[in-house]
Amino acid sequence: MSIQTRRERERAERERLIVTTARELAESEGWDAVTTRRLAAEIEYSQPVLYSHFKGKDAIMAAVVVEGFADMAAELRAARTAAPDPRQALAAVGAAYAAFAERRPALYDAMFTHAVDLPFATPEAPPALKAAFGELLEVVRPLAGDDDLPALAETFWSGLHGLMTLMRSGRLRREDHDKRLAILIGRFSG
Amino acid sequence: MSIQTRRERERAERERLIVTTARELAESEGWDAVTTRRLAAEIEYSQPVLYSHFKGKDAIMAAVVVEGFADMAAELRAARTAAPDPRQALAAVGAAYAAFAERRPALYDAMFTHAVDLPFATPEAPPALKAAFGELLEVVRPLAGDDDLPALAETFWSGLHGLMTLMRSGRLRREDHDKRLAILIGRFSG
DNA sequence: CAGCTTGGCTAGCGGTGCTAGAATTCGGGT
DNA sequence: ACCCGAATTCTAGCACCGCTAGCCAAGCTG
Repeated sequence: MSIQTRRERERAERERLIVTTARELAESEGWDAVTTRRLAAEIEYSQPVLYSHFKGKDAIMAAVVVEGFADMAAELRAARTAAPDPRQALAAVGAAYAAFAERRPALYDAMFTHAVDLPFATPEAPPALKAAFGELLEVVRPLAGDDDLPALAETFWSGLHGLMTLMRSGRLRREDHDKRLAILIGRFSG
Repeated sequence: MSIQTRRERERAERERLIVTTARELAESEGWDAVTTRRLAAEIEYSQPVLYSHFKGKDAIMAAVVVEGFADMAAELRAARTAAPDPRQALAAVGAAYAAFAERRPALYDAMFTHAVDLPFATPEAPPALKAAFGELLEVVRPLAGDDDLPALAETFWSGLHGLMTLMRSGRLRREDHDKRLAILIGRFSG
């Protein structure tokens, strides 16, 4: 019994090691550097060990993504609750979202651009995902007017996401970022 | 002289064959299917021939992307010029943009998601890119108010791009698409 | 028609995600 | 204390990727 639980604990620790190592490697050298060979070397096990924990590389990325959503949800929540009124809350959340994407680009890409096999806009979505989206819902709620609340939150989110991905991939001039963010927030503050 | 020109013409034709084959293959089976081996087989030449025309696979994708921007620019222009007033023009261009992304997802991804080595928001950008962005500029011009025109066009574009990528990657519920598009256009019509 | 130049091809390099089967470790029974 | 069986890890390899060196043949030039 005790041996069994110890083994399970060690397995769980190793699984966490895989996920955090994958995230750190991606954040420091980009997802291209996260190969199964490289990841195996970093955790000091052989490749097949990864497959005893995860179905494949995509499943490892999915685990990293869930971690990322938990972090993002916390940061958005902090920004929202610290703001004195709904309009400033919207601006604060928008800025926090942009800062997150800028500070952790590899993580952001895994969360929002790479194909990752996770349920998103469904009841089966992981709690961390729902928490992050919940923050967006709450921040637009006081400003919704006649608009459908989920659709409005999704649209605001899309605006932020578009700004960040297009800028980060070189499609938008960096120097106008603040101007664009202000325009977006202004259009959703009315 | 004549032999020289015939050879150049044949070379140019083969280059076009490579680009259109790459595009068709991507549109029918996705970019994952566009490998240099597969593409070489489709055009009925050996792999190294591709490298006598393009520096690498990325350069082939870049050529496809330029084609895509020309198509998109034409469609956006048609939508804009057919509309009777600025507000309806904005809605028409937004709908045309969304339709393009839905109808040609692989092409859209190459244009806006994949990393391609092309100058975008600079004077050196290919004319087709400038034409497409120019349509967005013109359609928001009458509605700009005090906002900076390029920044406003970029922000509207970001909204459309975010809507399409997040929906197509399964992050947004498909059934609310029209609602979200209406909200976005509404927020930029005022 | 011979020689040379141009151009496409075969074959191969180092890398990828993933897996079958050998080898090793380790707990449990005698 | 020892050895056996089961669980787990590792070695080695598959099929594929983008890309390239070097051979070989076709075709123009004198």
